Amino acid sequence: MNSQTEPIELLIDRLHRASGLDYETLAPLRTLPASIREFSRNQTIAHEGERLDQCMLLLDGFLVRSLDTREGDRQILSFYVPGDIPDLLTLELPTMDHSVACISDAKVAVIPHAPLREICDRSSAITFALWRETLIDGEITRRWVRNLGRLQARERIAHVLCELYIRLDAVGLASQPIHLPVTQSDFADAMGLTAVSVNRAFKELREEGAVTVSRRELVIHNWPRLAHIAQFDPIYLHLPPTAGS
Amino acid sequence: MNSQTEPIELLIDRLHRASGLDYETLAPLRTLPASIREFSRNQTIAHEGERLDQCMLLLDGFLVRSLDTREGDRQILSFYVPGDIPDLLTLELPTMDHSVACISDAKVAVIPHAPLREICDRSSAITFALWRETLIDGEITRRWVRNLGRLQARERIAHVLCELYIRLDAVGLASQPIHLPVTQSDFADAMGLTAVSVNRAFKELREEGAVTVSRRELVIHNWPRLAHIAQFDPIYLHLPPTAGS
DNA sequence: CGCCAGGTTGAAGTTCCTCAAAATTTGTGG
DNA sequence: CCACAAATTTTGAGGAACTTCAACCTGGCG
Repeated sequence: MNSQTEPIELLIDRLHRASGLDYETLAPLRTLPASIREFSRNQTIAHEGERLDQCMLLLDGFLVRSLDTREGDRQILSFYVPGDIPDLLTLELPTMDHSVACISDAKVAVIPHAPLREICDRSSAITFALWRETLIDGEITRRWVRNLGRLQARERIAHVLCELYIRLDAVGLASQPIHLPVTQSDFADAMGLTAVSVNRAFKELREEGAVTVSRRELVIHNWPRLAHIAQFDPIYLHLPPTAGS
Repeated sequence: MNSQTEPIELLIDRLHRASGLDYETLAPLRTLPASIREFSRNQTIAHEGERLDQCMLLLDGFLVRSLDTREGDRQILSFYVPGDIPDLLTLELPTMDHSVACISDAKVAVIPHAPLREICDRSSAITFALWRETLIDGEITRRWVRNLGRLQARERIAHVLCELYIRLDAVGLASQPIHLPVTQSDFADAMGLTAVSVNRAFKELREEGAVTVSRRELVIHNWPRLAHIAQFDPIYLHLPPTAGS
Protein backbone atom coordinates (compact mmCIF):
# COMPACT_ATOMS: atom_id res chain seq x y z
CA MET A 1 0.00 0.00 0.00
CA ASN A 2 1.84 3.05 -1.27
CA SER A 3 0.57 6.03 0.66
CA GLN A 4 2.18 8.45 -1.79
CA THR A 5 -0.58 7.64 -4.27
CA GLU A 6 -3.73 9.66 -4.10
CA PRO A 7 -5.82 8.05 -1.35
CA ILE A 8 -8.96 8.07 -3.48
CA GLU A 9 -7.14 6.15 -6.19
CA LEU A 10 -6.31 3.52 -3.59
CA LEU A 11 -9.97 3.26 -2.72
CA ILE A 12 -10.91 2.98 -6.39
CA ASP A 13 -8.32 0.28 -7.02
CA ARG A 14 -9.54 -1.67 -4.05
CA LEU A 15 -13.17 -1.58 -5.13
CA HIS A 16 -12.13 -2.42 -8.67
CA ARG A 17 -10.30 -5.50 -7.48
CA ALA A 18 -12.83 -6.60 -4.87
CA SER A 19 -16.06 -6.01 -6.75
CA GLY A 20 -14.81 -6.06 -10.34
CA LEU A 21 -16.23 -2.65 -11.18
CA ASP A 22 -14.60 -0.85 -14.10
CA TYR A 23 -12.88 2.48 -13.60
CA GLU A 24 -15.58 4.36 -15.43
CA THR A 25 -18.19 3.18 -12.96
CA LEU A 26 -15.92 4.14 -10.10
CA ALA A 27 -15.02 7.53 -11.58
CA PRO A 28 -17.55 9.52 -9.50
CA LEU A 29 -15.45 8.69 -6.43
CA ARG A 30 -12.71 10.93 -7.84
CA THR A 31 -14.74 13.95 -6.80
CA LEU A 32 -14.42 12.96 -3.14
CA PRO A 33 -12.44 15.27 -0.90
CA ALA A 34 -9.93 13.50 1.31
CA SER A 35 -7.74 15.06 3.95
CA ILE A 36 -4.82 13.25 5.50
CA ARG A 37 -4.61 12.81 9.26
CA GLU A 38 -1.91 11.16 11.31
CA PHE A 39 -2.31 9.46 14.65
CA SER A 40 0.19 8.08 17.07
CA ARG A 41 0.30 4.68 18.66
CA ASN A 42 -2.32 4.02 21.36
CA GLN A 43 -4.39 7.00 20.33
CA THR A 44 -8.13 6.42 20.27
CA ILE A 45 -9.56 7.71 17.01
CA ALA A 46 -13.27 7.20 17.60
CA HIS A 47 -14.83 6.71 21.00
CA GLU A 48 -17.81 4.61 22.00
CA GLY A 49 -20.93 6.77 21.87
CA GLU A 50 -19.41 9.29 19.47
CA ARG A 51 -21.34 10.30 16.36
CA LEU A 52 -19.26 10.40 13.19
CA ASP A 53 -19.84 12.30 9.97
CA GLN A 54 -16.82 10.96 8.14
CA CYS A 55 -15.07 7.73 7.26
CA MET A 56 -11.39 6.86 7.33
CA LEU A 57 -9.42 5.06 4.69
CA LEU A 58 -6.41 3.59 6.45
CA LEU A 59 -3.22 4.38 4.56
CA ASP A 60 -0.45 3.31 6.92
CA GLY A 61 -0.33 1.48 10.21
CA PHE A 62 -2.70 -0.84 12.03
CA LEU A 63 -5.99 0.04 13.69
CA VAL A 64 -8.28 -2.00 15.91
CA ARG A 65 -11.89 -1.87 16.94
CA SER A 66 -12.27 -2.62 20.62
CA LEU A 67 -14.80 -2.89 23.36
CA ASP A 68 -14.03 -3.12 27.06
CA THR A 69 -15.79 -4.93 29.87
CA ARG A 70 -16.95 -3.18 33.01
CA GLU A 71 -13.82 -4.48 34.73
CA GLY A 72 -11.72 -2.74 32.09
CA ASP A 73 -10.63 -5.83 30.19
CA ARG A 74 -10.16 -4.92 26.56
CA GLN A 75 -11.48 -7.08 23.75
CA ILE A 76 -10.25 -6.29 20.27
CA LEU A 77 -13.03 -6.94 17.75
CA SER A 78 -10.98 -6.69 14.57
CA PHE A 79 -7.70 -5.59 13.11
CA TYR A 80 -7.49 -3.15 10.22
CA VAL A 81 -4.63 -3.02 7.78
CA PRO A 82 -3.78 -0.42 5.14
CA GLY A 83 -6.48 -0.16 2.50
CA ASP A 84 -9.30 -0.92 4.94
CA ILE A 85 -12.09 1.50 5.83
CA PRO A 86 -12.69 0.62 9.48
CA ASP A 87 -15.63 2.91 10.07
CA LEU A 88 -17.39 2.60 6.75
CA LEU A 89 -20.41 1.36 8.65
CA THR A 90 -20.84 4.81 10.22
CA LEU A 91 -22.18 5.95 6.85
CA GLU A 92 -25.40 4.22 7.90
CA LEU A 93 -24.86 3.73 11.66
CA PRO A 94 -23.16 6.98 12.67
CA THR A 95 -23.19 6.32 16.41
CA MET A 96 -20.18 4.26 17.48
CA ASP A 97 -21.01 1.45 19.90
CA HIS A 98 -17.34 0.62 20.43
CA SER A 99 -14.00 2.33 19.86
CA VAL A 100 -11.45 2.49 17.07
CA ALA A 101 -7.83 2.95 18.09
CA CYS A 102 -4.28 2.83 16.73
CA ILE A 103 -1.94 0.05 17.72
CA SER A 104 0.83 1.68 15.69
CA ASP A 105 1.43 5.14 14.34
CA ALA A 106 -1.10 5.51 11.58
CA LYS A 107 -1.99 7.66 8.62
CA VAL A 108 -5.55 7.88 7.35
CA ALA A 109 -7.48 9.70 4.66
CA VAL A 110 -10.63 11.28 6.03
CA ILE A 111 -13.68 11.21 3.75
CA PRO A 112 -16.81 13.09 4.81
CA HIS A 113 -20.06 11.15 4.74
CA ALA A 114 -22.08 13.71 2.80
CA PRO A 115 -20.35 13.58 -0.58
CA LEU A 116 -19.86 9.84 -0.30
CA ARG A 117 -23.55 9.38 0.30
CA GLU A 118 -24.39 11.55 -2.66
CA ILE A 119 -22.25 9.36 -4.87
CA CYS A 120 -24.02 6.29 -3.48
CA ASP A 121 -27.40 7.86 -4.22
CA ARG A 122 -26.40 8.10 -7.88
CA SER A 123 -24.53 4.81 -8.28
CA SER A 124 -25.94 1.57 -6.97
CA ALA A 125 -22.83 -0.22 -8.19
CA ILE A 126 -20.64 1.84 -5.89
CA THR A 127 -23.08 1.38 -3.03
CA PHE A 128 -22.97 -2.38 -3.49
CA ALA A 129 -19.19 -2.34 -3.63
CA LEU A 130 -19.03 -0.45 -0.33
CA TRP A 131 -21.71 -2.66 1.19
CA ARG A 132 -19.59 -5.62 0.21
CA GLU A 133 -16.64 -4.21 2.14
CA THR A 134 -18.70 -4.09 5.33
CA LEU A 135 -20.02 -7.60 4.69
CA ILE A 136 -16.53 -9.02 4.49
CA ASP A 137 -15.72 -7.21 7.71
CA GLY A 138 -18.69 -9.06 9.19
CA GLU A 139 -17.54 -12.40 7.81
CA ILE A 140 -14.18 -11.92 9.49
CA THR A 141 -15.91 -11.15 12.77
CA ARG A 142 -18.07 -14.26 12.45
CA ARG A 143 -14.97 -16.36 11.92
CA TRP A 144 -13.54 -14.88 15.11
CA VAL A 145 -16.66 -16.00 16.97
CA ARG A 146 -16.05 -19.57 15.86
CA ASN A 147 -12.38 -19.28 16.77
CA LEU A 148 -12.98 -17.75 20.21
CA GLY A 149 -15.75 -20.20 20.96
CA ARG A 150 -14.29 -23.46 19.73
CA LEU A 151 -10.53 -23.28 19.08
CA GLN A 152 -7.73 -23.56 21.60
CA ALA A 153 -5.23 -20.81 22.32
CA ARG A 154 -2.55 -22.05 19.92
CA GLU A 155 -5.08 -22.61 17.13
CA ARG A 156 -6.62 -19.18 17.62
CA ILE A 157 -3.24 -17.50 17.41
CA ALA A 158 -2.37 -19.50 14.32
CA HIS A 159 -5.67 -18.41 12.78
CA VAL A 160 -5.22 -14.73 13.38
CA LEU A 161 -1.71 -14.95 11.91
CA CYS A 162 -3.13 -16.64 8.80
CA GLU A 163 -5.81 -14.00 8.49
CA LEU A 164 -3.39 -11.12 8.83
CA TYR A 165 -0.96 -12.71 6.41
CA ILE A 166 -3.58 -13.14 3.69
CA ARG A 167 -5.03 -9.70 4.22
CA LEU A 168 -1.60 -8.08 4.12
CA ASP A 169 -0.69 -10.10 1.06
CA ALA A 170 -3.76 -8.75 -0.71
CA VAL A 171 -2.38 -5.23 -0.33
CA GLY A 172 1.22 -6.11 -1.07
CA LEU A 173 2.50 -5.94 2.51
CA ALA A 174 3.31 -9.60 3.06
CA SER A 175 6.96 -9.85 2.03
CA GLN A 176 8.78 -11.74 4.73
CA PRO A 177 9.67 -10.87 7.35
CA ILE A 178 6.21 -9.38 7.67
CA HIS A 179 5.99 -6.26 9.78
CA LEU A 180 3.23 -6.74 12.36
CA PRO A 181 2.98 -3.88 14.85
CA VAL A 182 0.95 -6.04 17.23
CA THR A 183 2.17 -6.81 20.73
CA GLN A 184 1.48 -10.12 22.43
CA SER A 185 -0.89 -8.19 24.65
CA ASP A 186 -2.80 -7.03 21.57
CA PHE A 187 -3.07 -10.61 20.30
CA ALA A 188 -4.29 -11.62 23.74
CA ASP A 189 -6.98 -8.94 23.71
CA ALA A 190 -8.02 -10.03 20.23
CA MET A 191 -8.21 -13.76 20.88
CA GLY A 192 -9.76 -13.65 24.36
CA LEU A 193 -6.55 -14.74 26.08
CA THR A 194 -3.85 -13.35 28.35
CA ALA A 195 -0.45 -12.21 27.21
CA VAL A 196 1.07 -15.18 29.03
CA SER A 197 -1.00 -17.67 27.03
CA VAL A 198 -0.20 -15.91 23.80
CA ASN A 199 3.46 -16.13 24.60
CA ARG A 200 3.15 -19.86 25.20
CA ALA A 201 1.16 -20.30 22.01
CA PHE A 202 3.89 -18.53 20.03
CA LYS A 203 6.47 -20.75 21.66
CA GLU A 204 4.58 -23.89 20.60
CA LEU A 205 4.14 -22.62 17.05
CA ARG A 206 7.84 -21.80 16.91
CA GLU A 207 8.84 -25.23 18.22
CA GLU A 208 6.55 -26.85 15.67
CA GLY A 209 8.40 -25.02 12.93
CA ALA A 210 5.31 -23.11 11.81
CA VAL A 211 6.16 -19.48 12.46
CA THR A 212 8.55 -17.18 14.26
CA VAL A 213 7.28 -13.92 15.71
CA SER A 214 9.83 -11.63 17.23
CA ARG A 215 10.37 -7.93 17.42
CA ARG A 216 7.12 -7.19 15.58
CA GLU A 217 8.22 -9.33 12.67
CA LEU A 218 6.49 -12.47 11.50
CA VAL A 219 8.20 -15.18 9.50
CA ILE A 220 6.07 -18.03 8.23
CA HIS A 221 8.27 -21.11 7.96
CA ASN A 222 5.59 -23.61 7.03
CA TRP A 223 2.36 -22.19 5.68
CA PRO A 224 0.50 -25.49 5.19
CA ARG A 225 1.27 -26.49 8.75
CA LEU A 226 0.18 -23.11 10.11
CA ALA A 227 -3.03 -23.15 8.09
CA HIS A 228 -3.74 -26.71 9.25
CA ILE A 229 -3.21 -25.87 12.91
CA ALA A 230 -5.49 -22.85 12.47
CA GLN A 231 -8.14 -24.76 10.51
CA PHE A 232 -7.77 -21.82 8.16
CA ASP A 233 -9.72 -21.60 4.91
CA PRO A 234 -9.42 -18.20 3.22
CA ILE A 235 -12.78 -18.45 1.46
CA TYR A 236 -14.42 -16.37 4.17
CA LEU A 237 -12.28 -13.40 3.19
CA HIS A 238 -13.95 -13.37 -0.25
CA LEU A 239 -10.82 -12.13 -1.95
CA PRO A 240 -10.65 -11.83 -5.72
CA PRO A 241 -9.27 -15.04 -7.33
CA THR A 242 -5.92 -13.44 -8.17
CA ALA A 243 -5.02 -12.43 -4.65
CA GLY A 244 -4.29 -14.61 -1.66
CA SER A 245 -2.22 -17.78 -1.50
CA MET B 1 -44.81 -11.21 14.02
CA ASN B 2 -48.05 -12.24 12.45
CA SER B 3 -47.30 -14.59 9.60
CA GLN B 4 -50.81 -14.25 8.21
CA THR B 5 -49.89 -10.80 6.95
CA GLU B 6 -48.32 -10.55 3.53
CA PRO B 7 -44.63 -11.26 4.07
CA ILE B 8 -43.56 -8.30 1.96
CA GLU B 9 -45.64 -6.00 4.15
CA LEU B 10 -43.72 -7.33 7.14
CA LEU B 11 -40.48 -6.44 5.41
CA ILE B 12 -41.76 -2.98 4.56
CA ASP B 13 -42.91 -2.36 8.13
CA ARG B 14 -39.57 -3.45 9.46
CA LEU B 15 -37.59 -1.16 7.16
CA HIS B 16 -40.02 1.67 7.92
CA ARG B 17 -39.43 1.28 11.62
CA ALA B 18 -35.70 0.64 11.48
CA SER B 19 -34.66 3.20 8.91
CA GLY B 20 -37.56 5.66 9.11
CA LEU B 21 -38.38 5.45 5.41
CA ASP B 22 -41.92 6.39 4.43
CA TYR B 23 -44.22 3.88 2.78
CA GLU B 24 -44.05 5.65 -0.56
CA THR B 25 -40.29 5.18 -0.70
CA LEU B 26 -40.70 1.54 0.24
CA ALA B 27 -43.55 0.93 -2.23
CA PRO B 28 -41.33 -0.61 -4.96
CA LEU B 29 -40.78 -3.57 -2.65
CA ARG B 30 -44.45 -4.47 -3.13
CA THR B 31 -43.59 -5.79 -6.57
CA LEU B 32 -41.36 -8.48 -5.04
CA PRO B 33 -42.44 -12.07 -5.47
CA ALA B 34 -42.30 -14.11 -2.27
CA SER B 35 -43.01 -17.78 -1.93
CA ILE B 36 -43.53 -19.44 1.42
CA ARG B 37 -41.38 -22.38 2.45
CA GLU B 38 -41.52 -24.41 5.61
CA PHE B 39 -38.66 -26.22 7.27
CA SER B 40 -38.56 -28.62 10.17
CA ARG B 41 -36.35 -28.51 13.21
CA ASN B 42 -32.69 -29.36 12.67
CA GLN B 43 -32.95 -28.97 8.94
CA THR B 44 -30.06 -27.16 7.29
CA ILE B 45 -31.37 -24.49 4.96
CA ALA B 46 -28.17 -23.28 3.35
CA HIS B 47 -24.92 -25.19 3.39
CA GLU B 48 -21.36 -23.93 3.54
CA GLY B 49 -20.04 -23.51 0.00
CA GLU B 50 -23.51 -23.23 -1.54
CA ARG B 51 -24.26 -20.36 -3.90
CA LEU B 52 -27.60 -18.66 -3.28
CA ASP B 53 -29.77 -16.64 -5.63
CA GLN B 54 -32.45 -15.80 -3.12
CA CYS B 55 -32.92 -14.40 0.39
CA MET B 56 -35.19 -15.56 3.18
CA LEU B 57 -37.39 -13.43 5.36
CA LEU B 58 -38.00 -15.43 8.52
CA LEU B 59 -41.68 -15.51 9.38
CA ASP B 60 -41.92 -18.08 12.16
CA GLY B 61 -39.42 -20.01 14.21
CA PHE B 62 -35.74 -19.55 15.02
CA LEU B 63 -32.77 -19.97 12.69
CA VAL B 64 -29.05 -19.99 13.39
CA ARG B 65 -25.91 -19.41 11.42
CA SER B 66 -23.27 -21.92 12.34
CA LEU B 67 -19.79 -23.05 11.54
CA ASP B 68 -18.15 -26.25 12.71
CA THR B 69 -14.58 -27.06 13.61
CA ARG B 70 -12.68 -29.91 11.99
CA GLU B 71 -13.46 -31.99 15.07
CA GLY B 72 -17.15 -31.43 14.46
CA ASP B 73 -17.78 -29.00 17.29
CA ARG B 74 -20.51 -26.62 16.30
CA GLN B 75 -20.29 -22.90 16.88
CA ILE B 76 -23.45 -20.90 16.43
CA LEU B 77 -22.62 -17.47 15.00
CA SER B 78 -26.00 -15.81 15.47
CA PHE B 79 -29.62 -16.41 16.23
CA TYR B 80 -32.38 -15.20 13.94
CA VAL B 81 -35.89 -14.41 15.07
CA PRO B 82 -39.04 -13.72 13.05
CA GLY B 83 -38.67 -10.61 10.93
CA ASP B 84 -34.95 -11.14 10.33
CA ILE B 85 -33.39 -11.79 6.93
CA PRO B 86 -30.54 -14.13 7.84
CA ASP B 87 -28.99 -14.42 4.41
CA LEU B 88 -29.49 -10.88 3.16
CA LEU B 89 -25.73 -10.68 2.75
CA THR B 90 -25.92 -13.25 -0.06
CA LEU B 91 -27.31 -10.48 -2.25
CA GLU B 92 -23.71 -9.30 -2.50
CA LEU B 93 -21.77 -12.36 -1.26
CA PRO B 94 -23.73 -15.25 -2.78
CA THR B 95 -21.33 -17.98 -1.70
CA MET B 96 -22.06 -19.17 1.82
CA ASP B 97 -18.99 -19.60 4.00
CA HIS B 98 -20.99 -21.15 6.83
CA SER B 99 -24.41 -22.73 7.24
CA VAL B 100 -27.90 -21.56 8.14
CA ALA B 101 -30.12 -24.04 9.94
CA CYS B 102 -33.40 -24.30 11.84
CA ILE B 103 -33.42 -24.85 15.56
CA SER B 104 -37.23 -25.01 15.50
CA ASP B 105 -39.80 -25.64 12.83
CA ALA B 106 -39.70 -22.55 10.70
CA LYS B 107 -41.57 -20.71 8.01
CA VAL B 108 -39.82 -18.34 5.64
CA ALA B 109 -40.66 -16.17 2.68
CA VAL B 110 -38.24 -16.69 -0.16
CA ILE B 111 -37.29 -13.61 -2.17
CA PRO B 112 -35.19 -14.01 -5.33
CA HIS B 113 -32.11 -11.82 -5.58
CA ALA B 114 -32.76 -10.54 -9.10
CA PRO B 115 -35.88 -8.43 -8.51
CA LEU B 116 -34.56 -7.26 -5.15
CA ARG B 117 -31.39 -6.09 -6.77
CA GLU B 118 -33.33 -4.28 -9.46
CA ILE B 119 -35.24 -2.40 -6.79
CA CYS B 120 -31.96 -1.52 -5.10
CA ASP B 121 -30.57 -0.23 -8.39
CA ARG B 122 -33.46 2.22 -8.56
CA SER B 123 -33.72 3.20 -4.90
CA SER B 124 -30.66 4.10 -2.88
CA ALA B 125 -32.91 4.61 0.16
CA ILE B 126 -33.99 0.99 0.07
CA THR B 127 -30.43 -0.16 -0.51
CA PHE B 128 -29.28 1.78 2.53
CA ALA B 129 -32.09 0.36 4.63
CA LEU B 130 -31.08 -3.19 3.67
CA TRP B 131 -27.41 -2.39 4.17
CA ARG B 132 -28.32 -1.18 7.63
CA GLU B 133 -29.91 -4.54 8.44
CA THR B 134 -26.68 -6.35 7.65
CA LEU B 135 -24.68 -3.81 9.65
CA ILE B 136 -26.74 -4.42 12.75
CA ASP B 137 -26.24 -8.14 12.23
CA GLY B 138 -22.52 -7.36 12.27
CA GLU B 139 -22.79 -5.29 15.43
CA ILE B 140 -24.45 -8.20 17.19
CA THR B 141 -21.66 -10.50 16.07
CA ARG B 142 -19.05 -8.05 17.32
CA ARG B 143 -20.75 -7.95 20.71
CA TRP B 144 -20.57 -11.74 20.79
CA VAL B 145 -16.81 -11.54 20.20
CA ARG B 146 -16.46 -9.38 23.28
CA ASN B 147 -18.71 -11.70 25.26
CA LEU B 148 -16.94 -14.90 24.18
CA GLY B 149 -13.55 -13.36 24.71
CA ARG B 150 -13.99 -11.58 28.00
CA LEU B 151 -17.14 -12.61 29.89
CA GLN B 152 -17.62 -15.65 32.08
CA ALA B 153 -20.11 -18.41 31.35
CA ARG B 154 -22.90 -17.00 33.52
CA GLU B 155 -22.43 -13.49 32.14
CA ARG B 156 -22.42 -14.73 28.55
CA ILE B 157 -25.65 -16.63 29.06
CA ALA B 158 -27.23 -13.62 30.72
CA HIS B 159 -26.15 -11.51 27.76
CA VAL B 160 -27.61 -13.73 25.10
CA LEU B 161 -30.87 -13.85 27.03
CA CYS B 162 -30.94 -10.05 27.15
CA GLU B 163 -30.23 -9.85 23.46
CA LEU B 164 -32.95 -12.31 22.52
CA TYR B 165 -35.43 -10.64 24.84
CA ILE B 166 -34.92 -7.20 23.30
CA ARG B 167 -34.94 -8.52 19.76
CA LEU B 168 -38.11 -10.50 20.35
CA ASP B 169 -39.71 -7.51 22.06
CA ALA B 170 -39.02 -5.43 18.96
CA VAL B 171 -41.20 -7.80 16.94
CA GLY B 172 -43.88 -8.25 19.58
CA LEU B 173 -42.86 -11.75 20.70
CA ALA B 174 -41.67 -10.96 24.21
CA SER B 175 -44.77 -11.47 26.34
CA GLN B 176 -43.81 -13.60 29.30
CA PRO B 177 -43.32 -16.46 29.45
CA ILE B 178 -41.23 -15.95 26.34
CA HIS B 179 -41.14 -18.90 24.00
CA LEU B 180 -37.48 -19.70 23.22
CA PRO B 181 -37.02 -22.83 21.11
CA VAL B 182 -33.35 -23.01 22.07
CA THR B 183 -31.93 -26.00 23.90
CA GLN B 184 -29.16 -25.71 26.45
CA SER B 185 -26.96 -27.38 23.88
CA ASP B 186 -27.80 -24.61 21.42
CA PHE B 187 -26.90 -21.96 23.98
CA ALA B 188 -23.66 -23.83 24.62
CA ASP B 189 -22.80 -23.87 20.93
CA ALA B 190 -23.59 -20.17 20.71
CA MET B 191 -21.59 -19.03 23.73
CA GLY B 192 -18.56 -21.27 23.28
CA LEU B 193 -19.47 -23.48 26.25
CA THR B 194 -20.70 -27.00 26.94
CA ALA B 195 -24.27 -27.93 27.77
CA VAL B 196 -23.16 -28.75 31.30
CA SER B 197 -21.78 -25.26 31.87
CA VAL B 198 -24.89 -23.70 30.42
CA ASN B 199 -27.01 -25.72 32.78
CA ARG B 200 -24.96 -24.51 35.72
CA ALA B 201 -25.13 -20.94 34.51
CA PHE B 202 -28.93 -21.16 34.31
CA LYS B 203 -28.99 -22.56 37.80
CA GLU B 204 -26.97 -19.64 39.14
CA LEU B 205 -29.16 -17.10 37.33
CA ARG B 206 -32.24 -18.81 38.74
CA GLU B 207 -30.85 -18.82 42.28
CA GLU B 208 -30.00 -15.14 41.94
CA GLY B 209 -33.62 -14.44 41.07
CA ALA B 210 -32.77 -13.11 37.64
CA VAL B 211 -34.48 -15.53 35.25
CA THR B 212 -36.12 -18.92 34.99
CA VAL B 213 -35.67 -20.96 31.83
CA SER B 214 -37.54 -24.19 31.60
CA ARG B 215 -39.30 -26.14 28.90
CA ARG B 216 -38.26 -23.66 26.23
CA GLU B 217 -39.87 -20.84 28.17
CA LEU B 218 -38.04 -17.86 29.57
CA VAL B 219 -39.33 -15.78 32.45
CA ILE B 220 -37.37 -12.69 33.38
CA HIS B 221 -37.88 -12.01 37.08
CA ASN B 222 -35.46 -9.14 37.46
CA TRP B 223 -34.47 -7.35 34.30
CA PRO B 224 -32.09 -4.81 35.85
CA ARG B 225 -30.23 -7.57 37.62
CA LEU B 226 -30.02 -9.68 34.48
CA ALA B 227 -28.83 -6.74 32.40
CA HIS B 228 -26.25 -5.89 35.06
CA ILE B 229 -24.89 -9.42 35.20
CA ALA B 230 -24.68 -9.44 31.41
CA GLN B 231 -23.12 -5.98 31.16
CA PHE B 232 -25.89 -5.47 28.64
CA ASP B 233 -26.41 -2.16 26.88
CA PRO B 234 -28.94 -2.33 24.04
CA ILE B 235 -27.39 0.55 22.10
CA TYR B 236 -25.51 -1.88 19.88
CA LEU B 237 -28.81 -3.21 18.52
CA HIS B 238 -29.54 0.22 17.03
CA LEU B 239 -33.27 -0.15 17.55
CA PRO B 240 -35.65 2.72 16.83
CA PRO B 241 -36.30 4.84 19.96
CA THR B 242 -39.82 3.50 20.44
CA ALA B 243 -38.84 -0.14 20.64
CA GLY B 244 -36.74 -1.89 23.26
CA SER B 245 -36.94 -1.68 27.00
C1' DC C 1 23.62 4.18 31.64
C1' DG C 2 19.50 3.08 33.29
C1' DC C 3 14.68 3.10 32.57
C1' DC C 4 10.63 0.86 30.76
C1' DA C 5 7.56 -1.57 27.77
C1' DG C 6 7.32 -5.87 26.26
C1' DG C 7 8.65 -10.73 26.33
C1' DT C 8 9.62 -15.17 28.89
C1' DT C 9 9.22 -18.60 32.35
C1' DG C 10 7.61 -21.09 36.61
C1' DA C 11 4.18 -22.30 40.07
C1' DA C 12 -0.31 -22.21 41.92
C1' DG C 13 -5.26 -21.37 41.37
C1' DT C 14 -9.75 -21.14 38.84
C1' DT C 15 -12.98 -21.88 35.41
C1' DC C 16 -14.68 -24.69 32.48
C1' DC C 17 -14.50 -29.34 30.30
C1' DT C 18 -14.99 -34.37 30.23
C1' DC C 19 -17.00 -38.33 31.66
C1' DA C 20 -20.70 -40.63 33.66
C1' DA C 21 -25.12 -41.57 35.54
C1' DA C 22 -29.70 -40.43 36.71
C1' DA C 23 -33.93 -37.65 36.25
C1' DT C 24 -37.05 -35.43 33.42
C1' DT C 25 -39.25 -34.07 29.24
C1' DT C 26 -40.51 -34.70 24.51
C1' DG C 27 -41.76 -37.32 20.62
C1' DT C 28 -43.86 -41.41 18.36
C1' DG C 29 -46.61 -45.31 17.28
C1' DG C 30 -50.15 -48.09 18.75
C1' DC D 1 -54.20 -41.71 25.97
C1' DC D 2 -50.56 -44.83 27.04
C1' DA D 3 -46.02 -46.92 26.53
C1' DC D 4 -41.79 -46.73 25.09
C1' DA D 5 -37.76 -44.51 22.96
C1' DA D 6 -35.11 -40.55 22.26
C1' DA D 7 -33.64 -36.16 23.55
C1' DT D 8 -32.68 -32.99 26.97
C1' DT D 9 -31.69 -31.53 31.61
C1' DT D 10 -29.44 -32.14 35.96
C1' DT D 11 -25.87 -33.42 39.16
C1' DG D 12 -21.30 -35.18 40.79
C1' DA D 13 -16.35 -36.02 40.45
C1' DG D 14 -12.01 -35.52 38.38
C1' DG D 15 -8.98 -33.39 34.83
C1' DA D 16 -7.29 -29.95 31.37
C1' DA D 17 -6.64 -25.39 29.67
C1' DC D 18 -6.02 -21.13 30.75
C1' DT D 19 -5.36 -17.41 34.29
C1' DT D 20 -3.04 -15.16 37.96
C1' DC D 21 0.84 -13.86 40.28
C1' DA D 22 5.49 -13.07 40.40
C1' DA D 23 10.05 -12.88 38.99
C1' DC D 24 13.40 -12.15 35.61
C1' DC D 25 15.10 -11.13 30.96
C1' DT D 26 15.68 -8.24 26.67
C1' DG D 27 16.12 -4.47 23.64
C1' DG D 28 15.19 0.30 22.43
C1' DC D 29 15.65 4.92 23.78
C1' DG D 30 16.13 9.12 26.54
